[in-house]
Amino acid sequence: MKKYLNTILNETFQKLNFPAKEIQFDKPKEEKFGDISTNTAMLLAKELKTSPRKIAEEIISNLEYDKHLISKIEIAGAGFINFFISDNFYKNVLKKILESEIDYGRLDLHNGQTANLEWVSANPTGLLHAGHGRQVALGKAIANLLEWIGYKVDREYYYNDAGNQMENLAKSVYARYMQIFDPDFPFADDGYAGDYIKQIAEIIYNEKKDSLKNSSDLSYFKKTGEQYNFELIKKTLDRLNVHHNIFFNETSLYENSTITKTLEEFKAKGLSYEEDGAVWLKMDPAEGFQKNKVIVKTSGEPTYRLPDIAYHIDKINRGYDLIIDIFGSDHGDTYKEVLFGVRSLGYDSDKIKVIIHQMVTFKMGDESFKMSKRSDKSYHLDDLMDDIGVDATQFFFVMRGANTHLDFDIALAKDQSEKNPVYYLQYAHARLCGILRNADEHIPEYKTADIDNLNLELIKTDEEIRLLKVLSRFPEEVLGAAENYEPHRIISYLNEVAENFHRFYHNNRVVDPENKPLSISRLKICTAVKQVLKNGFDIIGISAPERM
RNA sequence: GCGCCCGUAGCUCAAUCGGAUAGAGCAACAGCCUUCUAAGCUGUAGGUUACUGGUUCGAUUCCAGUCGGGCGCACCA
Repeated sequence: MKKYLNTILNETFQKLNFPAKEIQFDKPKEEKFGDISTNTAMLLAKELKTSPRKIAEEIISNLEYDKHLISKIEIAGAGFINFFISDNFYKNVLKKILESEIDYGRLDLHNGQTANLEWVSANPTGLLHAGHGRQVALGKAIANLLEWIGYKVDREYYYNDAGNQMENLAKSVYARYMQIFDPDFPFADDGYAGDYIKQIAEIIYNEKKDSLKNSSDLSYFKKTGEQYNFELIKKTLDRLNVHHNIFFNETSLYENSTITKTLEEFKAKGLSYEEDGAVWLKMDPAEGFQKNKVIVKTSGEPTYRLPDIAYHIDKINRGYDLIIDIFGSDHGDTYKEVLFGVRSLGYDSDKIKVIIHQMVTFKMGDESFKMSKRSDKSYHLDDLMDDIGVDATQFFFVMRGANTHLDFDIALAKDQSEKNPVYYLQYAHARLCGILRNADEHIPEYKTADIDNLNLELIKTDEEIRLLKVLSRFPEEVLGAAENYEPHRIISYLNEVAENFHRFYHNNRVVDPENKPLSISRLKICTAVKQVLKNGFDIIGISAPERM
């Protein structure tokens, strides 16, 4: 529809010798302002030095349009041009939805292109805590959105099984193992205190008994801990139906000498230098960097920056059209250094998009608590799912924009689980299923009724038309959410769908054996609403219950 | 101190590239079940968009400053 308006407006512009402009369309907030509006007359006013309303009038009087599609055009306010779309247009959307089914809303905009989304990427030093949930849920929905606009998406998990964190894990497991023989064996202050470490130690004890006592090589402890933790992490992700198809181990960058090559490139291009026994990366103050950064320590080991830069170059070399990283705000500065490194070596960092989400504060009533992995009283993502349910977890994390702080009162979510906003949407779906079950009994012929021969004249009530109007917007809502990586827009939209459906349901009897043609028409609308809800649920990653 | 993000109804949050009377849910108040699911519907109340100035036809949105909060500021990741 917008495409059509764009075409006829541009034709009119040519006729009037107006400068060619990219025309913006908006959905007016109020119904009385029509279905689509444009501010183009106001933008032209400056260049043409005439009043916006005058320009708008001139445009309208010269505009040639299809009266079957557009029922009315008005000028309002400071010079908005408001288009009223005819009901017939919306009635035909019904056919479109019923024909497209699970594909309604899918766009082939990026067909043939590939995207890589990397997220979660927690090192296997312990379970995912509840705070990770935001990123897990967000990434899951964004990956779905990208697929809905045509990308072939790789879901990637980057981890590091070398490094200090993993050494610490090994030491922690070792200490717990040693405590089996000697309860006084010292446990480091900064070790991982959770009970799971003791369980890993017991597994090792059961297998190896005392044969590893007082050993100096902790690699077995590390390996066992890593496997144990990764199993648990994957199990947690599995509950949320998150499945990465690539697990990228940082160590592989060392093994195939990618890191060495990257370092050589920096040196060869004079972008790094040696000082105090370390290798430093020259950072550009013009880009806001305050000081140079170490990429290789005095010990000869790289800092995280070098492998991270090499890793991103690797992703670029894999040929993706779009590369997305999701980080918490605690990594808000470091990614800029990494992108700077990538760019300075001449790689196109523009195709790398970084999504930063703010932290989550969890409260249990009035008591707030920290998500430290080192504390033995961590609140894990699994605990959260146990407490409020998998769907509510996914929904709650995705229903807000990523760039705002999130206060999460678990006690509230627990106590009022029946009033959780997720139920409003799911209830609409369950209710629709109930209606269709009822129809199966009384008017089974609705299922086989031919879509092309539907009597659209029977669609008359305000509730029906408004519902169809909302349904017609689904594809553009998907596009907007996907292009901005903002799944919460889908939830706002689905709320609108559910709201309009509930109102429709309240005022329009659907299954009426006395009036089968009308019933069939309304049952088709219900089928379409159910389909849109289902498709939306699939994107945000929650289930579509048939009964509640 | 410096950098990034944020400040919207009692609470948690929306508001599309700068658009029209700033919207939802929860909490509060008043109604609606003999009828396809009342986890629903209808209505009422609730706001100087932290504050001050600027840019313009028009600002929650952009700019500057002030106040307040979160996160960073390692030869940890």
